[in-house]
Amino acid sequence: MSREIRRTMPLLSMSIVMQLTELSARQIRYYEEHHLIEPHRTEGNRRMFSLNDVDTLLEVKDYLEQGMNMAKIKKLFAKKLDPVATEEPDLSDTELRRIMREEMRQAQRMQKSSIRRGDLSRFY
Amino acid sequence: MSREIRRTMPLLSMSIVMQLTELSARQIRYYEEHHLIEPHRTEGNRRMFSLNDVDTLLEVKDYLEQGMNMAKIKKLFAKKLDPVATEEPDLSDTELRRIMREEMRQAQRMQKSSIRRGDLSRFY
DNA sequence: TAAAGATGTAAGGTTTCCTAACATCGTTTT
DNA sequence: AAAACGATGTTAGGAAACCTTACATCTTTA
Repeated sequence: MSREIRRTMPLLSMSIVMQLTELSARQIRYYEEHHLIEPHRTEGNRRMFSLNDVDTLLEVKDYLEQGMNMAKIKKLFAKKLDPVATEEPDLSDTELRRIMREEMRQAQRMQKSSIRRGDLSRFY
Repeated sequence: MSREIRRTMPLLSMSIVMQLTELSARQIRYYEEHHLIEPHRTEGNRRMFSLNDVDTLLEVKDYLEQGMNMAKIKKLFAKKLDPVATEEPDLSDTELRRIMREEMRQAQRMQKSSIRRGDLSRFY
């Protein structure tokens, strides 16, 4: 079983993801609506989340707590997945540098709170 | 978050544990009845399994497929947890050697089938 | 052949999750 | 300032997943 499969395996139900991320069901569904995650569905249409999804949700949460909005977060994520194709002509250089700064600050805060990316990564 | 906590964290619902182990709900509950696992319960009384639990279930499955019965499996597990306190006077030496042999064979088969202890251990 | 062991199945009830809609409340935009 | 927007809360009605209990079945053991 490859690491990739392990990370993307839909193992987790809504309730535990809520606990792990300290997000409400409403929030999680809203982020899905914006395609930040795309959880698997059971035959009965229930969401099943992967460890990757939890990771992403924790990132989204962090960004939102920094005052970033969905639109920017989406762009940030697009950039991650394909940094070339996303040469945003509508993002000024100063804007970009601001985002980078925020990412840095975010990376620092990673040391502190209860459940964080660093910990979860040890699951897979 | 320690490795121990990660392994014992109740993350998994009945349905995924069924998939991961290829056991029926009936079987899983039966093994719990015999105290081979003791899954956590949610407020609403639903079972939540840890990765340790899945590990144990896969072991139980293996032993049963080898023709061992619950009673012997229980003893085997007791021995694991406390090898001293379980000096079984009612287990003959030949019996013991047979069990050991089975454990060895079981350990070999670990290389083969679809989802196995070796793989799962990489989750935590 | 009866008892015991392991599992299947069915019934009835509860919990968890689903979508859809509307409410709220702070922040932009006009 | 009023309207629009963005993010989240809340509620309602319904469906899926899970629970326990009890009985059925089939195999192995006594």
